[in-house]
Amino acid sequence: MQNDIREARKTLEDFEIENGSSDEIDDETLFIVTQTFKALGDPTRVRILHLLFKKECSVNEIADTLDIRQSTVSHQLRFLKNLRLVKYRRAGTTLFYSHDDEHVMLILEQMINHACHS
Amino acid sequence: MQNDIREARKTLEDFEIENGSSDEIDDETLFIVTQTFKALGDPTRVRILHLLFKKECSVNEIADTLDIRQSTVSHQLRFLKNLRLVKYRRAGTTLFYSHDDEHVMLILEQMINHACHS
DNA sequence: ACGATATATGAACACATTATCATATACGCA
DNA sequence: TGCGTATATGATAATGTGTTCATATATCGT
Repeated sequence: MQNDIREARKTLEDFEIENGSSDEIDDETLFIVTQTFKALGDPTRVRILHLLFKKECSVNEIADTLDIRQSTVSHQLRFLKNLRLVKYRRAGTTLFYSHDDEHVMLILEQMINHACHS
Repeated sequence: MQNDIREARKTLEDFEIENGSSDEIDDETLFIVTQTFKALGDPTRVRILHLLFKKECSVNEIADTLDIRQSTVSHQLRFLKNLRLVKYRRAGTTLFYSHDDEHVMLILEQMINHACHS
């Protein structure tokens, strides 16, 4: 436990060194950061991403599994796609979605872990 | 680069193993996760947290440094305090705020790094 | 107790977000 | 070409969010 905290702090300092002690965040970076976190700030999108973390899914599969309307799923997938957090491949009339940003998925799973172990 | 991705995937799999392949996220965890990400999904709050990452600050110091009204800063600090993302110590009439969740700060700095290196 | 300064709070407004319904589009197949 | 299924889109209504102004509270020094 104590070790975890010290480990985290060490990594934070590493970032500072890497960045050359970044002062204020530039506007473009700030925009991307907040947009991405906004994407993760909604239960529906988190559930979809968490599902896609485990396996590629069609739109209807997502809707059925999570008990969300197809239209809602589609809207949220477009949102996630614009941020390049998901991608899809076509198979006939069916679209199979999967995640497209390993780093963000790692962050999501980290947060889920952090939240349920506390 | 390629190595980074493989490293991330490995860590994701580790989470799966740790969790015993968690299927759906339970409601309470989902709530905490989305609330926390929501906190990080606003430019003002991100700027405040990023500042507090570097040093403890009084409310006015934050307001002056980031050019935000005192009232706005105070409101956002309350928001962050409710989520236990920040804490404060009193020194007379001045309140010095600092961050209070190493793990979330790590995630924030990770995302900033990810965003500006892309 | 009073004035000065630091911070917090509440109400109000503008704006963003989300889910839903109805409908459109796209593809495969007979 | 026309039908059935899968997905996308647009408009709308309900709700949530962020900032601001005005004002309240709190602490210190005199």
